[in-house]
Amino acid sequence: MVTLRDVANKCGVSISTVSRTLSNPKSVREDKRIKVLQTVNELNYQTNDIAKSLRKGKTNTIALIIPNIILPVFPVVTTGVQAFAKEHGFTVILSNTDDDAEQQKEIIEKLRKRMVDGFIIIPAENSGTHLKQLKKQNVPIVQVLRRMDPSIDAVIVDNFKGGYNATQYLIDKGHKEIALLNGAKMYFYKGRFEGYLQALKDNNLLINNPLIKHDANGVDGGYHKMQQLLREGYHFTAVFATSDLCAIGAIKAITQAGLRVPEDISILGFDNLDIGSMFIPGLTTIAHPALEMGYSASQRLIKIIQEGRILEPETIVMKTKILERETVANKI
Amino acid sequence: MVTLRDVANKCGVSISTVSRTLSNPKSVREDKRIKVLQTVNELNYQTNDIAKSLRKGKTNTIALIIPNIILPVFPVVTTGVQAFAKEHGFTVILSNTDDDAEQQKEIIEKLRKRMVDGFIIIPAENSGTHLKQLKKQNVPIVQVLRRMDPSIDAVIVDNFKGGYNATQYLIDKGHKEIALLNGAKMYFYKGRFEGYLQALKDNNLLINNPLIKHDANGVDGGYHKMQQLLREGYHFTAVFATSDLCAIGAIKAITQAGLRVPEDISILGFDNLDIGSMFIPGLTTIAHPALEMGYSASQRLIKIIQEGRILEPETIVMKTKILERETVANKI
DNA sequence: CTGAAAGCGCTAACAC
DNA sequence: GTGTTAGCGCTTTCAG
Repeated sequence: MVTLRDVANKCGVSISTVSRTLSNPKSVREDKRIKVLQTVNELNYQTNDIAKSLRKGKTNTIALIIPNIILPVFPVVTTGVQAFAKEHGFTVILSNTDDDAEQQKEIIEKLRKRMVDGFIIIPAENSGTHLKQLKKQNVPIVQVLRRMDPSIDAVIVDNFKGGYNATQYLIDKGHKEIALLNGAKMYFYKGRFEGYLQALKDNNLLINNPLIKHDANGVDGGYHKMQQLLREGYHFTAVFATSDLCAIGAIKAITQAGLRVPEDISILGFDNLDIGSMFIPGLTTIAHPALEMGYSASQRLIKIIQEGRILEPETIVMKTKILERETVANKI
Repeated sequence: MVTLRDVANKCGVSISTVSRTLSNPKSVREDKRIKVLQTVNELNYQTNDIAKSLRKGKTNTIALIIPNIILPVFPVVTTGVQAFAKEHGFTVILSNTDDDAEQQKEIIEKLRKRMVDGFIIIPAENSGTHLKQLKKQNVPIVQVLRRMDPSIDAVIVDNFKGGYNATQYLIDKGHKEIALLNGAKMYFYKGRFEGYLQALKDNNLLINNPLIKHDANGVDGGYHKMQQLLREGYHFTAVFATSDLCAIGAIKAITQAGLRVPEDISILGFDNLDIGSMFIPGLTTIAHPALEMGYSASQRLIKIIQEGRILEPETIVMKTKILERETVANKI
């Protein structure tokens, strides 16, 4: 490995002159500067960022902690995070927790030892207390997608409003009996569910419990809960699925039962995953600005790191919007 | 930040004693060991891995370089890589190149400065020469999914055989006119294409050029090329799409044209992405062991790193297999 | 402008 | 067993 010393020796100058040439060229006399730069090229000198990090006390690295990398929302958030980080010279280390608080804790500790400058995290369920500890130690940290601890910066979406608007949209299309397929009892599903309830109430529609199914997680969950709904035989003309994956499972169950989407049953998803547009019919959904959320979280974190002090925690709430495709029929 | 020195001072021992207690406890007398360990806890001392890396000359970090993180194959490979790395105490840094050789080069240089111990790479197209340079500098590196340089370790799949078996499978089901929807002119698509040609030849079937469409990339590519095929009106009963995404686009075009899969046209994909199983009908496909490939690449790289010397380059070729679902009809 | 020197936090000889 | 010491490669005072 070529070091500053090697360059210095070869040029007959001191290490500090080489260092200066690289970090602040104007502070070095021209003839030396040229010679140094030339030697740097000749020897193909590359900075050792580990040494630099040790010396400077910062690594220009941020950690992005996500539940897993297979579920399609997370790579989108990741892309957003990386985009901003890259523009500002930060490297991002990605790790996944399998949505397990214990693993999350281990990962965070490991990365702290590696001296990452800050964390962006999609917190595992029930990992609130551990996050609070980090915050106490003044570790820069931003939550994204899920806000487990309101006293820590966060970039989220108004799930309640999203659920409310989704339901209102179905109602506006003339649907009166709207089933709900909700994900596991998690932070954001809860908000979407409550939005659904409120919209029904505000429109003086009956809340029909048999039409509400929880724990419809992912494609499989949506599929099975939809089958159950169909088997039970209560009447409904539309389904609000609180995730796109769930919606896709529901469509599968409906199609297999010999019914048509949207002619017999309308489906509305949530998330706007890429795959929603790959289906026939294209999935109508509530678009979640996952890319922007990642970008924005990255922006916020890097700001905190660069200010070098604790800022007043801030929650950025992004807007959802309805993306109309072909799975919702107009009943009016 | 709490350092070894802080612990040492508080215990009244030397820094080295604390260091030893942590790395090789038996080499320290019991009373001191206990006291040190207790103080470590009390002060919540955490190793500074940056300092350790600088001193030891290795970071226990590997870089995984992929074209992008949104396309569903890559997260699967990533999961495999992380699994093995984690078991062996390595952290993985993930970066994407957008399949651009220039970006790839930049990223690699940046990560080398960070002193990663090695690279696993899904090389961008035409990035062969740069890889060779790395190899020359004795940087541990393993290619996965794509082998741009045969002189560097690689974990790949026999794409030729995969394409051959795919086509043979359709022939065995009684199909004689088999269209091909091939991805961009990339390394692995080429192999799949050649396998297709060879299988037709070996079965004395006509190679009908109008039925062969290249550049059918991703869902959109598959969709448009399929539309074109349908418009042109040549007869065929089956389509071999060289990627699942392409197959999904093709199904969309077929369905929109009022035809049925598989009754009117059979479809066979390649990759076995999760989303293939979400559709109705479920996509029959050539399963690509992406998870295992990632795992195996990680294993190989870490072996190279730990041996600390250059091993004879080795190419591990994994097997594909046919995953029968519902998009291929039996014509016999 | 430039060089010498201290030191980031750690490990690993080397003496005792 | 244990402490002292010399660095890993870099940046950054501090003198000159």
